Amino acid sequence: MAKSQYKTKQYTEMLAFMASVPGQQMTVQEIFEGMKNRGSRIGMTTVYRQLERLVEAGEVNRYVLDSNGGALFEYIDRQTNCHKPACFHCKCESCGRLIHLECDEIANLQEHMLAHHGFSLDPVRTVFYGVCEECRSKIVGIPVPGV
Amino acid sequence: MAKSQYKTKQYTEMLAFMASVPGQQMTVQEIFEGMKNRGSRIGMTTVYRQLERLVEAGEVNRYVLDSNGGALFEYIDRQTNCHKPACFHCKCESCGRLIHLECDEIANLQEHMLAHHGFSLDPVRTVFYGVCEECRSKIVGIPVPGV
DNA sequence: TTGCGTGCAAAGGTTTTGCATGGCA
DNA sequence: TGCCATGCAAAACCTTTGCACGCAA
Repeated sequence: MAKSQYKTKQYTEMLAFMASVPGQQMTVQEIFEGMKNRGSRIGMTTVYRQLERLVEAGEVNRYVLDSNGGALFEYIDRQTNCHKPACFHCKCESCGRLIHLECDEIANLQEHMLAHHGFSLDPVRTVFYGVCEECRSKIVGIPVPGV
Repeated sequence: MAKSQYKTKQYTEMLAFMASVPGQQMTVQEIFEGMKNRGSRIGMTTVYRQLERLVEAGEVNRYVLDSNGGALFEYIDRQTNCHKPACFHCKCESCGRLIHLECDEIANLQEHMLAHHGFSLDPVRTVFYGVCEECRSKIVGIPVPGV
């Protein structure tokens, strides 16, 4: 699993940058600029290539929410609160926010899927689509004719 | 919400084409070529624009699985077996297949999310990531050294 | 006739690839 | 020294937009 990889300055700085904002989803562009602002010189291509490795190594999650706008990447802190199986990622289709929820309920679903359908669900990579509480209250408040 | 829309030849043929392969996920490219093979003359741009309308009208589902490769579109047969809330869409991260599962278990999750987190889950749009039974047996069966 | 739909071409954006150079071990 | 990593530029993609023409109502 651990393929030989050099610990280059770019790799170190990038991992440090990602780890400094755990639980925050960023586009490649944002990572690129964020590192620049911290004084790290890195090329866009390298950001892509390092992200690929970090995702494969399980240190970073990749979310694809829209085909345009690009993917989102998020550092996973294995030791603290994220990456736990009890972590939901919910995307509100109304306001577009990506929300973290923590709840053990998903374990039930996970067990059920495995036992009854043989499907090993990975909650960390799954994004649940729907409408968040805030938006729902807005929508409910106004009786929409159609939809 | 029902905006005036002309019933053009392209609209009619496209809806007919999509409806002829219910439950099948296709890229824009595949729809474009599929229609061409059936003798429908349609432009790529029109495919995009009609898809946009069909998705908004709830006749077609849109899935974004990877940022490259493009989105997938699928006709929803409201009267028969699909689009039911009990329909799971599972993406196997090993073989890449998109699998349909039907199960009422998701209703439990839906209720829980709404009651405890105020999040109105839309199972039809949600894609569950994980590993399918077939791939799991391969992985478990053979102790892979690397990878 | 009115106004939306169509389709070509061009632009916009993200992601990948080729290749010479640079850096880690 | 050997080999991988880097980064620039260019290519490859998917998707959207502008605009003149065509077609439905």
